[in-house]
Amino acid sequence: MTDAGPSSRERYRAQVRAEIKQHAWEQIATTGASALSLNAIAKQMGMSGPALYRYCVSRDDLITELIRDAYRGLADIFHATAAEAAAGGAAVDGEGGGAPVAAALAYALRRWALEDPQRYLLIYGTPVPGYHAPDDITSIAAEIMAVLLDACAALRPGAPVDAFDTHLETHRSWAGDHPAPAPVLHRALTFWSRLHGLLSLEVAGHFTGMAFDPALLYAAEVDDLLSG
Amino acid sequence: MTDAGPSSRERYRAQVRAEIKQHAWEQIATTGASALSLNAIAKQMGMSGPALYRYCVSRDDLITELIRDAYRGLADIFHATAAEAAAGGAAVDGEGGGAPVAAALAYALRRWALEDPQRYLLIYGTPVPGYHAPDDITSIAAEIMAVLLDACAALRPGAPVDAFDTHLETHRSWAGDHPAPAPVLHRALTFWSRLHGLLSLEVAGHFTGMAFDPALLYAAEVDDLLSG
DNA sequence: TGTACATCAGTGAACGCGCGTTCACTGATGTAC
DNA sequence: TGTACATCAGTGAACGCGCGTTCACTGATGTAC
Repeated sequence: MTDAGPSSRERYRAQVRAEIKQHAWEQIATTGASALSLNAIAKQMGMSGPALYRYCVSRDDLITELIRDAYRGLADIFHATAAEAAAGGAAVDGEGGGAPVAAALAYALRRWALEDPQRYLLIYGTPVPGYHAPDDITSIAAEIMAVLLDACAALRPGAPVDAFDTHLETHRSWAGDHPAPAPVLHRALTFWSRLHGLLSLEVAGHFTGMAFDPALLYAAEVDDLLSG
Repeated sequence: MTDAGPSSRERYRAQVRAEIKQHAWEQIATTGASALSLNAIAKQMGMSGPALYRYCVSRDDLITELIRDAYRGLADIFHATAAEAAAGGAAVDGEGGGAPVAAALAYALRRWALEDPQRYLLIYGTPVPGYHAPDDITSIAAEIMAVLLDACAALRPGAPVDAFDTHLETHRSWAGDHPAPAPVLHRALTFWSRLHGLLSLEVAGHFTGMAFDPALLYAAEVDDLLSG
């Protein structure tokens, strides 16, 4: 007798697990990750607190899973965006066909960050002191970096080689076995940190009260990154 | 009879208040701001919890005061650094005489951020959802921005005027009555966000495990900001 | 198809914890005559 | 200088809260003969 897929109990479990995560995300979106409470989630679902322990190992474990999902989601978006942009890219909103993959990634990143600011902050915001991400999460982060490295390698060369490029020649283990030369690695780091600087300030509300449009500042920074 | 300064009771109060803040900072440095607890501070000081209410209005009030002190401290450092660098600047470590004020500010910022990462994150990290800083704190932030604007105005002009510069012409209220032209405002924003991007990634530990030296990446970014 | 059994989702009570905060009170310190 | 009084720092008990987590138990659901 062949296995006819998951049993109904298994399907039910998966569904409840998904519902727990959904409520967890809603809670994170409103009160931030540090205030995430299993009891509160249970209450929202109309269950008693202990019931969640059928589905969660612990609160910390749930948070780790949310972090993993966030990384996974961003990595998937990066892969998809890179594929689309490489295949033509006319569909990328606001960017004409032929725009570099790097630009498409930059705007995809911003869309993803603003879609759920607390999700962005869960990954890139203030870390819980003492928390250390498990290896599989680190490797998803590396996956994201790899996509970015590919995109940066496809850009035409920018500034001349500097001291940090030279330093990177001998300190590039974090890039795994990616074949990009040091200036490309440098550019990917710059790309990442500049965009993160803007997004984290925006998402943390440091631009509110300032009258300008953050989207335009972001666009200016992206342009600079592509040509610099 | 002229008032011979604060009474001994007043001096005592000021001293205890300072001690409370000191323990608060220590606690923030180790467990982060969200875990700051009045009871824990009291215990560290060998007092009972309620005793602190002689000196603090509430926990939230204490946190606000710490945020204010952090901003104040950074603003003071910015003022001092700008004055020193303008007066000669040979004393600024690692920078030869005549280096632009902006560079001195950049390195002062990094020193300040790394000196107490959690203090940096208290200001620039993930905000407590719903928290809104009182006006006097906003105005210290504006003070910091003003020093940065002065420094950017003193740099030789960089890239040609772009779309965001034009946008800033009509969206510059946040710069108060600072006389700098729009491209200078743009540059100050870029300065701020790029350095913040690097510092927040470094401080949040996103560079640990990557083999390169964050100080060199920071220096490269500062160089680019000065010449770009 | 029907019955017996095993599995397992969910409950309510309980434990121990730490939190912010209030209150009535004690005892030391500074002040005024 | 000495005494009477007012000020005020600090205490311990208490309140109410919510948290994560465990445990023994009930009752529904799926499974095997």
